[in-house]
Amino acid sequence: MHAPTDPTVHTHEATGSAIVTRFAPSPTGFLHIGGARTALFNWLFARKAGGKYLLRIEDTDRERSTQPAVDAILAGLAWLGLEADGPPTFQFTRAARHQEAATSLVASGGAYHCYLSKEEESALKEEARAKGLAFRSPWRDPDYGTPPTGASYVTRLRAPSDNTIIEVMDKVQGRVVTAGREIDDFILLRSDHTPTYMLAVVVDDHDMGVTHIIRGDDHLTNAARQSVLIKAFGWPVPVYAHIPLIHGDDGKKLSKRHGALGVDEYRRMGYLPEAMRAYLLRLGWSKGDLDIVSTDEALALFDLEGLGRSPARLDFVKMGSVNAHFIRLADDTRLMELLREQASQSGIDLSAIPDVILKAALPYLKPRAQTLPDLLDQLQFILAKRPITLDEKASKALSSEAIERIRRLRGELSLLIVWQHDEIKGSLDRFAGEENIGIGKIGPAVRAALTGGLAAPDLAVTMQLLGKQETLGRLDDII
RNA sequence: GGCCCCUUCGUCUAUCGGUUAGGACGCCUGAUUUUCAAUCAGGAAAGACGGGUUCGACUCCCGUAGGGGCUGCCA
Repeated sequence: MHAPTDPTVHTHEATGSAIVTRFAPSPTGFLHIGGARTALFNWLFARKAGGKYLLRIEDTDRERSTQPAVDAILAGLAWLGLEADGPPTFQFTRAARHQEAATSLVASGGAYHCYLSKEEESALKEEARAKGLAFRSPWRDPDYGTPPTGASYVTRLRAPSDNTIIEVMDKVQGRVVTAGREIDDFILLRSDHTPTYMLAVVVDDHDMGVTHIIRGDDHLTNAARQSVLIKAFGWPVPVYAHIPLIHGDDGKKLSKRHGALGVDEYRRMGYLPEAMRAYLLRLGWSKGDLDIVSTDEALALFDLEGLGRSPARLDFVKMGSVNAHFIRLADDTRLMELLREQASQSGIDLSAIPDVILKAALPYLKPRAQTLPDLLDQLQFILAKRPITLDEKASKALSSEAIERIRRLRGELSLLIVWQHDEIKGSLDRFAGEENIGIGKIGPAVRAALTGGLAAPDLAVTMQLLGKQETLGRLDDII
């Protein structure tokens, strides 16, 4: 796993090597919307460049990592269609490699064993903080003393001297400089010799050949620490792009109340994965005036330059309109299947609607829906059982005069042989002509009789979808 | 406390020193109309604040305010 390293090469950008990105969530909870966006950016960037997008599960915290969380993350990514190139790496399985790396760093002087007790350590930390300095352990000095026999120790990075300038070139944030005095002697190996996050990311990113790291800007200051470690190993520093975190609609940190939900929740709410991708893409990335960008387009257009520097707020209203856009584009057969799934999940019985009717209805229903549940709502007029329950407005529309007209219209309709939209429409128009009225005079009443006030498409379409028998039956019920 | 990042219509954003500051969602008005919508035509709506630099700043610099992050034997 030890890749040969050219010491003259400092960043992957300079090498022009094939691009490798990664998404590295820790399995301590579901895959939330921010993580999904980070994964999307990494996926797009790698795929556009013909490189690789890898997945790594950062499970070095054994206390907080759970299998259900791993499953949720994997399921969420699969739903979003963000397949990794290769199986996920589980960080914990690489602990031996991390220990080996730390040991080599101790040998080369980049790290050291620290025998401070917890009490001594917190006292020194307090002291350093009061002075405005980063924590350094006295054990960094090789001549500090002889280690107490049998005492436990942690392995720490030997941070650079105070006046060293650590420079991180970030594709989003620009050049970020940190003084050496800001870098603490952070822990590489805990007293039980398990690796910490700081060590594990650096070693794994190197071993996995990661060239570009796109991640949340909560890691921006970590990038300085990590680059010190990377240089201590003599490895090339990856290209960084630290993207601002997503905020809630009040500009505050994203919380459950704001929609910091698992992506499975969005699925349950009836959003389409391609809509999620398009919405998430535009949260922090732009290209001129482009608004809704399909995944195919994004695969051709995505770049690091388009990443924004300020945090974006989650807006369910906009998300709804993006979803509406993709519902209109969605294939009817696929939509039908999704709808049946959605229905069974929310306890709605769609079995009364055969596939042919459902599929025929979709083109008329799609333009007025934002989510799958919206579509389900619009199917209610078909599901309604005779006799139809009339809401207040509907019963008002059914004056005695209107009912007389419906009686005559029913006669006309019953003569129709072909029960298709055009024929029904023709019959309706003919009837209006005969009665010497506009369709507006009879339409609301017919609609009321047919739907009881539920939303439904154009009358002729509604009748076609209901079928001749059901249509005439519903009319009979009010005559 | 220290250090770092951010700040254009309500929201997502364009602008990379010279624009009537553009687009999208939402909102308002009108048209259409057989329900709910959809659609079409208009409209209102922004450079956090204060200093500089410059012939000229949304754009560059400094400060203030607000928001966020790191400062863990969490990631």
